Amino acid sequence: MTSSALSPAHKLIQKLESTTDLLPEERGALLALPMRVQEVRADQDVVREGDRPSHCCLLVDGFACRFKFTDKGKRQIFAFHTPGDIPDLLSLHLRTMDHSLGTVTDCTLAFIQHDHLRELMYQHPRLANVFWRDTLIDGAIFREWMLGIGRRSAKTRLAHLLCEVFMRLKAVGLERANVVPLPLTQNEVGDALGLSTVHVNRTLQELRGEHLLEWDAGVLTVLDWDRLVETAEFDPTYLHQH
Amino acid sequence: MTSSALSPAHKLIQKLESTTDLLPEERGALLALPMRVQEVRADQDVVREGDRPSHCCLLVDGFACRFKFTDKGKRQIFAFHTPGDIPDLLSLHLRTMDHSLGTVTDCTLAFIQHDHLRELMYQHPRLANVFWRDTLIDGAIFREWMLGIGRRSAKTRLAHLLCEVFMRLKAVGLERANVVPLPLTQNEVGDALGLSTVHVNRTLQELRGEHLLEWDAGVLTVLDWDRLVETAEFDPTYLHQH
DNA sequence: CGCCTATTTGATCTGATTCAAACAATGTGG
DNA sequence: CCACATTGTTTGAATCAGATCAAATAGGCG
Repeated sequence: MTSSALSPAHKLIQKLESTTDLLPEERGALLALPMRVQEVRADQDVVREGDRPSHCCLLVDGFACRFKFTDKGKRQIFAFHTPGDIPDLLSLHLRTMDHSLGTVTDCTLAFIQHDHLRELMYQHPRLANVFWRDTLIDGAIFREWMLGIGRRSAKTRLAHLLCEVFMRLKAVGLERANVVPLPLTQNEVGDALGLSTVHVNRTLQELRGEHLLEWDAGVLTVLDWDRLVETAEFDPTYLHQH
Repeated sequence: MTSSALSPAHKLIQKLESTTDLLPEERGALLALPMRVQEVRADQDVVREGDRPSHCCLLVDGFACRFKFTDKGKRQIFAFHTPGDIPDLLSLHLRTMDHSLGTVTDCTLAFIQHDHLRELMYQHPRLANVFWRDTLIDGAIFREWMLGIGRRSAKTRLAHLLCEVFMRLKAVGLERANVVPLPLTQNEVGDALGLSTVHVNRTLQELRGEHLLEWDAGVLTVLDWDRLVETAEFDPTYLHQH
């Protein structure tokens, strides 16, 4: 559980301000957004491929992921989501979900009606651009993962994922002394990297063996950021934080 | 060459209308958009990783692709673009390019100032949503490619790419009797699928051997769409055409 | 304690890569 | 119009990164 005292809307604001600036009135409008908060247990689907949602879902606490299955039953995870994210913001403009959103851990979610989001953006056109930008960063991360899955070795790929998650968690204030919560199973990491669980395990042992990181009980500790970045070929430009 | 008599703006309109409806005044505003048309030879970079463009680029004629290199010099192609696309629309909200855009064939490009696009969207908020939606479909295609590269066999992956390109070209009127222009090298296809050129070649021979398609001299002929779709596990939902 | 889930280890197999070379098609300059 | 350079396709053989299969171990929890 990645608990915190912030309200749902505050989490969203913090996340958005990790990549853009907001005006006071925009912050106010976000705080006034009606939301229905709900707790969801781990490993539950929140939105499914084929659904036609009329609301989006703000992740307040916990970890979530988006994924899709092959006809042959193999899963690819497209993204891991952390507090402050709206993982299914795209449903605002894409009628039918082409993939699913599920919880990784127990989560607190806040559902926001499409209508309310549309009204918000109508009143605050700059916010529309902020959200658009957010979905573009989402896409930038897809590209980076694609590059990794298609062209990088297992070791580089895994190191890269860990660098990315670390930076993103840091940006929303979930890092403390090179430690971040990372409650993923090796199986989930494999589904994200296009690797088998077994191979994730062995690759992880390499990274541990080189004293780049520790990762136990859902907690990731970065021991040597510079060398981790190096073996990951990690350049954070694509995260478009500023 | 995928020539045609349509003006740059008409190409754009046709493309947008393959996935949404436009109002007459929106069509008019698009036609009034100032553009600087330019011819570019094959294999040239149009926008490079690290650039901070002040204009976007409408592909009027020819094929283009977006890509990025690994530190070890391996290329991953993220997308192929066909006439009517604005491949770098994302530069409107992402200051720094995190990947490159290049021509595959000789191309006709039409450059549009960011300022003009912003003004257009300010005057026609619905168009902003249309363009946003377009970048979301871009992202949906990334996800599908990721699923393929991460979890599908070479054969399925290649068949899937060909299905996708075929449908997209059809949507912008470039298909005739199951034939579409496809002026890609096997090397480029490999860089898109995360495969070596050699393996693309052998896989292609399988598809040809099963009489699913022909592909010569930059022309793709689909011989058996249904069986191609089947071996590709192709479900076009993710293209969000309607 | 016993159950369930996640991690780890070992052995074997395979889809795809790599390297190397032949072949085909197209274009270019003399 | 031919020699030859260039780029793309095809073929063969050897190799390897990572998958698969199977089983042991470890941790948490009711």
